[in-house]
Amino acid sequence: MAENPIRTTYTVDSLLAVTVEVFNTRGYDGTSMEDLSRAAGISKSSIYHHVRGKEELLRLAVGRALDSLFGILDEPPALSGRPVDRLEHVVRRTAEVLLDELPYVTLLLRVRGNTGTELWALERRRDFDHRVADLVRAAVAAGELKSDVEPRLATRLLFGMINSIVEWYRPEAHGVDHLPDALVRLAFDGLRA
Amino acid sequence: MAENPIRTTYTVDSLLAVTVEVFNTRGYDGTSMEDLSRAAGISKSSIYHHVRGKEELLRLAVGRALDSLFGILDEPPALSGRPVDRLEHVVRRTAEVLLDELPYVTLLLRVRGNTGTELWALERRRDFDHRVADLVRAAVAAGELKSDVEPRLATRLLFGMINSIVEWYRPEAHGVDHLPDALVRLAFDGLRA
DNA sequence: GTCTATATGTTGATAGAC
DNA sequence: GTCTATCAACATATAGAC
Repeated sequence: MAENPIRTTYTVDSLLAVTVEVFNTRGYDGTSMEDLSRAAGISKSSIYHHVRGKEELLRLAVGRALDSLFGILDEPPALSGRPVDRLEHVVRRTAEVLLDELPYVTLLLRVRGNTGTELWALERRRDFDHRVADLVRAAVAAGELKSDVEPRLATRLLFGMINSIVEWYRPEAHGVDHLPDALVRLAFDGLRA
Repeated sequence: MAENPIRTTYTVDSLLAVTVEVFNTRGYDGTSMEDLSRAAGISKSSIYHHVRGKEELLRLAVGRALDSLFGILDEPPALSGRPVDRLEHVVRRTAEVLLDELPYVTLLLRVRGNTGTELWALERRRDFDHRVADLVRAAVAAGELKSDVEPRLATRLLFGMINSIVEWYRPEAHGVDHLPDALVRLAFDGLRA
């Protein structure tokens, strides 16, 4: 995608930034090491100096996204208070982290699970979802959320809505600020007037 | 995925059914013609007798999904009545079609856009979304939906929620019947008690 | 930390027999 | 409508010089 013909030396992090853009544009499987070397402006074998191979680049990228997401669950407002308020915090912050780390989270959300790295990423994502589902369950039990939708289903649809942001959001075309708020309003209060 | 060692002769349709399962499991780019021939139980060159190549299989599969989705917009309840009721019909039916044509719609929703076929599929998806966004706009104008969320954004998040069903729904593990209803309730009235 | 050159395997697709 | 055999292109990864 974005070429980088000026830079002549890389760190793992700066190489990763270029890599993730290409992975998101062409798809992980659709990206060759040749594609990466062209986008980075260095040769293929120079890439192998920084990482063991293509799969390690994927692991580093999705690992970064996962660490950011799990960090949310340790933030004080996610740890105490009314379950519904803790849930609202997690939903808003998940949207914010998604926007802050857009390329990395985008890649994470497109992982399907053939290689070991992909299976590992899917499992960590499931862990995250389960921890949020527990929050939904607690809020339902406290009478703060509708009781006629299964917590597991509600959580899945909720994340479907949040995660879909990566499909269309482009930082250069949208104002960030109001999106997490609009999302929280829609999720908790619905479309209807 | 599912092997088919018994069948010895194929039509384009029956070959497509096998193909789509493999595409969804391994990803389109991650699937080789060798993978397809193994799953179908015939040789690679036999596949080329039915279709011109791998990309034609993708085109046939996503075309089927798109035709099913566009069919919804021509159903009578989508054509007349209060905008909010027309919208509710489209939302419920989209979920139903998604479940009925799960593998084909799943593949459609994973298309990202490198080849010509993928770009064509993305454009038709955008058309569909725009037609639903028009419905949302009409319902907002009629005072039937909240006015504080942009119609375009609301449509995107709404489809994010619907489309995410393909990420976790498995026909053998879930009861179909109540899912579209639960989805409509959540989308229109939100999570809050 | 970069490069060129190359090893080795896999890919999509075709030729032509049955 | 199926098959075996084969091709040219491209894949990931390595060797070793600078």
